[in-house]
Amino acid sequence: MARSYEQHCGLAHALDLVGERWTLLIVRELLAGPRRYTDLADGLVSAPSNLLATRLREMQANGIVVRRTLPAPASAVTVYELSEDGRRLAAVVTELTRWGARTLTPSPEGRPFKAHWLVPALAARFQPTAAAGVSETYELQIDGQEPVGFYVEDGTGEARLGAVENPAVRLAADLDTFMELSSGAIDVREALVRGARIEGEPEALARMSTILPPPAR
Amino acid sequence: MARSYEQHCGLAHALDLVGERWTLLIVRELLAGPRRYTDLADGLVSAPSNLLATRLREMQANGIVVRRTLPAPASAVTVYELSEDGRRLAAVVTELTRWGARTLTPSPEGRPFKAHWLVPALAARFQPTAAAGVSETYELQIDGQEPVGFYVEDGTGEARLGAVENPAVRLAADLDTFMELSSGAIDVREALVRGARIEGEPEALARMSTILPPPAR
DNA sequence: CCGCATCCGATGTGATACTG
DNA sequence: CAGTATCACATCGGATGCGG
Repeated sequence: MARSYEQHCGLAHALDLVGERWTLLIVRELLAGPRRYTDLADGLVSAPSNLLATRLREMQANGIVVRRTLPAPASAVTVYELSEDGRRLAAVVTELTRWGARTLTPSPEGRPFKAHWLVPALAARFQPTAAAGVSETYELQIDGQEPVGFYVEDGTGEARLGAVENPAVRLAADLDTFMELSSGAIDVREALVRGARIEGEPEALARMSTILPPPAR
Repeated sequence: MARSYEQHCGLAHALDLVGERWTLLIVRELLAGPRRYTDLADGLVSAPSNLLATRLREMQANGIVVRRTLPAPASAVTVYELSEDGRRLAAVVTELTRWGARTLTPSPEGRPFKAHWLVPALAARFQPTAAAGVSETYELQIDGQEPVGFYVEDGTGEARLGAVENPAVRLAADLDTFMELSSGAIDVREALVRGARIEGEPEALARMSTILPPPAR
């Protein structure tokens, strides 16, 4: 199968399993929930089809991914999802995302962005201490893509794809505006001028800024 | 320079910087302190020399590693060390190590082990809650290599290379014995039979087992 | 020795095309 | 939709060389 570092070291062994190109990005995709092959290809944007197939095979062999055929009424679709061991990679993805986000330039022109990438991105921003005693939900919609909810419940927080019923804050904006608003580079007034739509009380928006701050520089 | 995923995503950007082969293992080496080129080559065991040189150049260009020439009295040696941004990767390495250690088989025949790999390995084992109110130090020496100290101070913990002055526990053993002792597969009596040397009070050893437990299965 | 650079065969990657 | 097949090319790994 794949090559190995052949070292008795937890890090080396982890990289033997998920260190090859595209593997952790596939994990990122699956952290948003089960996905079918073409959805994965779409979310990975530029991954060659043969590599995706190869990686999915390896990840199944390594017990990270499970392939399942949904017994749908109409047509049977096959989806991939993380195994329990694969889900444990969430902490790894969070730390890498946190580290990378610090030096991620605001928006280098034309780089694609997908809404479900917010799932690990928001997890990386989450500040548990700021969330103590707070229980509410925020909804973010970027570039008109599928909305993402962030559910705060007294010190814990979780991001999930999909619209939220009665969010404390509902924010819709393009990527640049969202990034600059959350970093404090622009204020709410300026964001609205740029076409953002913001619902909810100012206090809730302030809490959200504290609970999901941008990466510290 | 190197290739990029070209995605507006913290994880993808992090992998653009540290996702290539050997890069995170070089970070592991440097987490134990500044090291010279040949020490790195030795600690990486099987990394090709040209790849090491290439990676070190890339990591300098990316601001992860700093190359410094020590103005030594006798001969000027050049060492590599982590920049501040590079040191922030400690959390990433810890999470990957923790994840990988869970499925790292006890000792697949003949795989090399280096004492300084314990620095991230112990950080991955560390349980802050168990360390609350405890302030003491443990010294581990595996396979007769350089000893490693783990310094606990009321809820915080840190591993550093080198012998410890007055440790609460001093443990010397071969790798297998250490792994099986810490996992509970064998007891102290059996470890001693296998040639381990253990100093310190039983209570301190018990605390160490709680503060630095093996990865949960 | 230390700190790399060069060479070369094996392997992995990426773009495109194609099939059940 | 869910992958295979093909192929040019980049990277990797192992060995070796080489000046300071």
